[in-house]
Amino acid sequence: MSAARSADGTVDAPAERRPTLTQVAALAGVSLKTASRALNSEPNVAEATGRRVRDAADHLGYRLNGIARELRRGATSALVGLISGDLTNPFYSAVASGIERELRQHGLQLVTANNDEDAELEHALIDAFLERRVRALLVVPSADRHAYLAIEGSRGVPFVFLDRPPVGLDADVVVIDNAGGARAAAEHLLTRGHRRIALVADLARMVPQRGRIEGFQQAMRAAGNDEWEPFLRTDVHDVSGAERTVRELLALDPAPTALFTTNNRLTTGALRALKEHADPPALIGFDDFDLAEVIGTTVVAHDAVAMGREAARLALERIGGHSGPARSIVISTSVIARGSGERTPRTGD
Amino acid sequence: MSAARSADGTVDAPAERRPTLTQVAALAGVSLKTASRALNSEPNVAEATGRRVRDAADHLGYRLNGIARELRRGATSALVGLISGDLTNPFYSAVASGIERELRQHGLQLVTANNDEDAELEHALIDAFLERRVRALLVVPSADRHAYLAIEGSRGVPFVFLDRPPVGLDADVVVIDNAGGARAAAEHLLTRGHRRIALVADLARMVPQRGRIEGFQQAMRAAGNDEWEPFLRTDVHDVSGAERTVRELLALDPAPTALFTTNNRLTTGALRALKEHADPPALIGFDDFDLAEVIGTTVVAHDAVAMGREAARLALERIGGHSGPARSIVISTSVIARGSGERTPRTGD
DNA sequence: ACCGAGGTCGACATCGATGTCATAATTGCG
DNA sequence: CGCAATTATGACATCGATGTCGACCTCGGT
Repeated sequence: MSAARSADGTVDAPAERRPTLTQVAALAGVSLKTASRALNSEPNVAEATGRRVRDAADHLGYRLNGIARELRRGATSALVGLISGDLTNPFYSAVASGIERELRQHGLQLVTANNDEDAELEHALIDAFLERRVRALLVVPSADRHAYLAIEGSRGVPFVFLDRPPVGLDADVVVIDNAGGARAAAEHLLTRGHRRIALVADLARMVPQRGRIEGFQQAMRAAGNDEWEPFLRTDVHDVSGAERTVRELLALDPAPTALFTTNNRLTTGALRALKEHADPPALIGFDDFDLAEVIGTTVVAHDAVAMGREAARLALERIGGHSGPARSIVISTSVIARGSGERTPRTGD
Repeated sequence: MSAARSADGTVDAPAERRPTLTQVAALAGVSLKTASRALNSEPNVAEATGRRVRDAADHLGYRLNGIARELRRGATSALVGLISGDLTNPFYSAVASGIERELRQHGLQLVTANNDEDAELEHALIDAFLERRVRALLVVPSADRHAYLAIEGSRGVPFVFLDRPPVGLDADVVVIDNAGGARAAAEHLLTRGHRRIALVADLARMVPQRGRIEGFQQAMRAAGNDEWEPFLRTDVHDVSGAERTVRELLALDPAPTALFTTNNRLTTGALRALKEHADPPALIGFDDFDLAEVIGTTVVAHDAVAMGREAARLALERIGGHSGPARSIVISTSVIARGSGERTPRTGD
């Protein structure tokens, strides 16, 4: 009897091992090497032999063992790793999609993992990917330090950082023009006569958020405006937090006449808070989103797919052997006016 | 000189090979096996020896070769593959997220790839994953036939199909109660007095779409309604197509008084078409979305994260040795009323 | 001083493929 | 017909780790 019986009484699968090339060769009556040649369509295999080998392989349901092949061929896979925060965030998934499309054209396969914005998990995932010998590693970092990766980069695994620069490590990076985008948003509101502008930002320890906050501040300073200061709210991290924060802001007296939210999650929260507001403040959100046009939300848009594409290109160049100093690509932003950002303050405000 | 010059004139990276365990062992002055023991914290290694080995490893920047390890340990990785249509679609990314969370608790890593709804690419990706010896393969299929996978399933790589059942293969599957959800949507509209209800559906060849169309038809037949028939539109596949289709429907005379769109993409298109409509028809969309509450869109909701979770569980059980007939899990749906689905036809309509 | 137990460590085979090189069979051509 | 070139094939080493097994050393007990 060959079927084992496990503890819970169910019968285990036959645990039939997958056929190996040796078995295929045996069945076809040829040597291991000849079978290998036939299945890889290498030259110098007689037609009849090739057919016998392929028949044997089909018969056994043989499938090449990619792990063994990779080991023999040089211990480097056709995989490129991406570690990011959370693929359910459309920003990350757009980036991933840009990366994947670019890689596919070069025969590389993207492998993704979420770090859930957790530094420790990020470290573990980077380790796991490096042990799997990915060809390159793209990271939207959450961790605070990456110096421990210095020796890796020098050993031929290219790193590219997206959205947030690495800390303590000199590597290729693709970022958004955060300060510029925020400045443009602030100016957009200032131009329309707003003075009391609220800023709702995510975790201030994250570099992109800092850039957006600083860009906003610069524009305000340049306009000689300091009325916004009581309306600064940072470290708001989720949709419901943003909703609550915006409600609180609007309950103040005097209330702000305009809002700037620094990412798509916060914008969603703000929209919830504004939903049934009779006289809503102006609103500009960083990050474009699918239904912004339908709702009429003015946003600071940027091309996340292009961001992924550029990051993939940097990685591909390094894979192709390019060495040289770390490069930095900045993705530009633009304000798309759709109504919410063009509301003016009530007369007298 | 060691730097090679490749064909296109760029200078190749130093191609410094990664250190192997043998080199670490040599540097530490111990045998290969002892180094292996030390780095895997196996018992029976003298403390001093262990430290010497670890120091040597750090010094060289050694990292274990996971490919070699996997080959030795049994040629099966800790990877589970997911092949789906397009991760930028929030439905797929929610599913992926549910899968990933469940797998992580069991030390498995999800690897995703998009098939771009292309059958040939799907086949190629399945092959690639199987060659990499994934532990299980989850598929949101686009292809028409999967009989060629029968021999695989019998060999110990569990398959789980999501959203769409496999064709010609008996495997575990997790699907949404498409017909039930569509029936509920139709009844929701019928109850509010609508007679001329338009159905805007995606590619009718896809099983979930067929289920939604049929569920809708059933409800209509049960109500003795045939006025909807001139307003049936299928094979609308993208946002702009949906927008155009809905505009055309509303230009008819008589026009439909309600719309049912069978997925999130089509709902987005419909919302664009309805954006500045003075007297919009009622609307229910299949699939919930982030801003539905803000916009006030009634939807047929289902738990996509749970769908991923259940699929992962089925796969984990098979990995754990469970054998037995293919199972099928149905994810239930519910209508969430938010306004757009409760609009009644104009009096006299 | 002897013996057995247990702790340390290393030599060697092994996982499943591919690369190198040698050899046998066949062909080409003067 | 004979010799070189080419084609077809196989034996064996190899990629980088882990598993098996046996050798040696150190103790403690008698």
